[in-house]
Amino acid sequence: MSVTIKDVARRANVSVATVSRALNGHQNVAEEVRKRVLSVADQLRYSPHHAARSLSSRRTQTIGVVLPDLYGEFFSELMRGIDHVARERGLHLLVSSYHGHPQEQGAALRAMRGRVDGLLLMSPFLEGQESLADDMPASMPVVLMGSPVAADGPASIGVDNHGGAKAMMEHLLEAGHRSIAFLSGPDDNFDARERLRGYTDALAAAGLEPWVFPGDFDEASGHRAGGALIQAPRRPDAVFAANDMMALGCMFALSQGGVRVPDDIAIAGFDDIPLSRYVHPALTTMRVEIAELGARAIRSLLEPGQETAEGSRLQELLFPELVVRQSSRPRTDTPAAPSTTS
Amino acid sequence: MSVTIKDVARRANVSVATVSRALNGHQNVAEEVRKRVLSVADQLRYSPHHAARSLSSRRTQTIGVVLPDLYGEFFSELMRGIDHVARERGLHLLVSSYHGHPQEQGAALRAMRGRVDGLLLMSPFLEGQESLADDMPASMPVVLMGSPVAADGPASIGVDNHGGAKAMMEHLLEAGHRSIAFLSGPDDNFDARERLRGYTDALAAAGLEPWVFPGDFDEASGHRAGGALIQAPRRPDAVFAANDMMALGCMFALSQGGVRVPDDIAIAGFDDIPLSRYVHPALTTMRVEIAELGARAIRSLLEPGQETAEGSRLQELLFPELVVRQSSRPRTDTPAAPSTTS
DNA sequence: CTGAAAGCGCTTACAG
DNA sequence: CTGAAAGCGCTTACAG
Repeated sequence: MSVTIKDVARRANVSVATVSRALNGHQNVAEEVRKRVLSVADQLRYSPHHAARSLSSRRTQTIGVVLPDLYGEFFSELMRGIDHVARERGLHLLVSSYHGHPQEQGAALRAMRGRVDGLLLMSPFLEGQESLADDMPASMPVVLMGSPVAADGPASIGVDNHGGAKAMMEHLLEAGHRSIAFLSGPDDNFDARERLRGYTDALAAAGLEPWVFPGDFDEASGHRAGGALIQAPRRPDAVFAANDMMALGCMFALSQGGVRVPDDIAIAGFDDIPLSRYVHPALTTMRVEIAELGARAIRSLLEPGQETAEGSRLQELLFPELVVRQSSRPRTDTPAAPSTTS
Repeated sequence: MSVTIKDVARRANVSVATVSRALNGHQNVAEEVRKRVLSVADQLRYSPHHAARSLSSRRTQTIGVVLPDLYGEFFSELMRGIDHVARERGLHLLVSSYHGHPQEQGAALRAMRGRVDGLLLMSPFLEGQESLADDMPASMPVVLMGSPVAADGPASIGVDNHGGAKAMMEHLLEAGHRSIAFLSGPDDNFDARERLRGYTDALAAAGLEPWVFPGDFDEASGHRAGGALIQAPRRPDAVFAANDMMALGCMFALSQGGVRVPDDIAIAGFDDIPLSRYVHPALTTMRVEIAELGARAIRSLLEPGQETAEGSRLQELLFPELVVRQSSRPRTDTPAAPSTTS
């Protein structure tokens, strides 16, 4: 079998307690003994057994990350931010996705008991948030990311989706657009609802009528909405999609249908995923620092005093930034001649 | 504190052994007792302590995934494939990236001891593969992904990069291109070397001269190469980049410099990341089923008999598929009139 | 500074 | 079918 602390102790002629202390950098070990233990451990290629260590020390050196999904640019960016900080602190990451099924979230959370020291959870569903507390391992520090929060709930860090959507609407209105359609996200999704609210609030302030197409955040639904727009008897001046993926899908459908962006219809998204910079025309969007969201979440989880105890329920908010690209050039542009490129 | 197996035992009026058996679905528990235990466990919201369970059972229900990085479309896709299978089997994923630093790979591997039942490792470096065995936790099943393999090394699953690059070259040659430049990947990277080898082999077979630009797989290096091409006294007919990100960067630089793709220069990449379908013009590439690579790797790790023992060292190979898009339209196309779209 | 021993929360032969 | 007990590999008061 594998080499254990006993093997090291025997070989170094000390007790396992001393080996443990030496390896963990405790001060009360004679310098000479420490060196001997370390060298023996090295020779034997000893590596402490994690489960044993965490069972007795009650610490796992691991942070659990529970997400709706692992797939796509958004989660990839989020993980990058979390991973960066985890690595700095020498922590491991146990990731678990519940694949968009809110029902499986509880199981994922419960499975974290005894595996992690703290939990990062993204739970963007509007329904079923009450039961969340029940599934949370007892007395486990937790920070919510981009999730609806109760006043007495856990610490939380999110994006100002409402303010961001309003800022985008102001940009579109300033560019002279009056008829602005919105591609909404999933009904049950918190971010989606907040963005929709920003849209309707801005329109109401301008005395204009909302015009909403249903969507579910993925490219295909944006593509469908684009197809519907092409068929529609009248067309909007601009389309604001609740996220970039839908904006891209919509833009794709429009260009396939011979509708020019931004000359015929301006398009804007939300998130600023890497793709948005590359498409043609480049997409105007609200930049969300997704990696930063993850980094801030894990840092605040690790902060001292950040226990599940009541009291200092901090709720941070990240403010997205307007990024104007070609897809929303003002209408006053010289109309383009028919393009000869495909 | 948290509720333990003892609490359940006491409340259900049985021994902890019986609770353990009931919870683990062993057959030798009276039906009535089983029901009682399960119901008590449920009432108490009991969830087994993972470290304790794995210390005594010697199983962790967790697979370790050690990657060069967590960031970007490639790893996101890979994780998706792995996660899908893991979830099917009720396994957790402990992910660890060594951030492109081969030196840190050893530490990442050693830290897996006692945390995982098996290991998925991507180690695309040509140097330092010998020491890999030393860092591997003793008698731990492991499957290598996209890594150079020794004949007596662990099981491995990879992509036929050499064959894929040759296939792409044949496509470009058939399209009538004679002067074909190559944007290479990092010198120390196994995939990059294999693709380069496919390029040079195909050229040699056609009696043509190689023309290689250095790169490191990221978009910026492709952009630099594109800039160099624009300045060059003569230009190639086509550019074959060792991966899509570089191809995209190159294409971007060319279009900024007024060089038309594919009319002036054809471009091709490798990987078929999602972005490649969206850019303008869409990128010709070799499709690698990245998620499938991950899925196959974890499945083969989980296969019975897949121990570290010698013998059945299976080495699977995935064959990439040629995807021809606009960026490599044959030269015989009607030359496009100057475009009026930006 | 060091060691013997208890204990972390489970699982699993071993008896019955 | 069930229980008492050993044991998994560590850490950490408690003595000395």
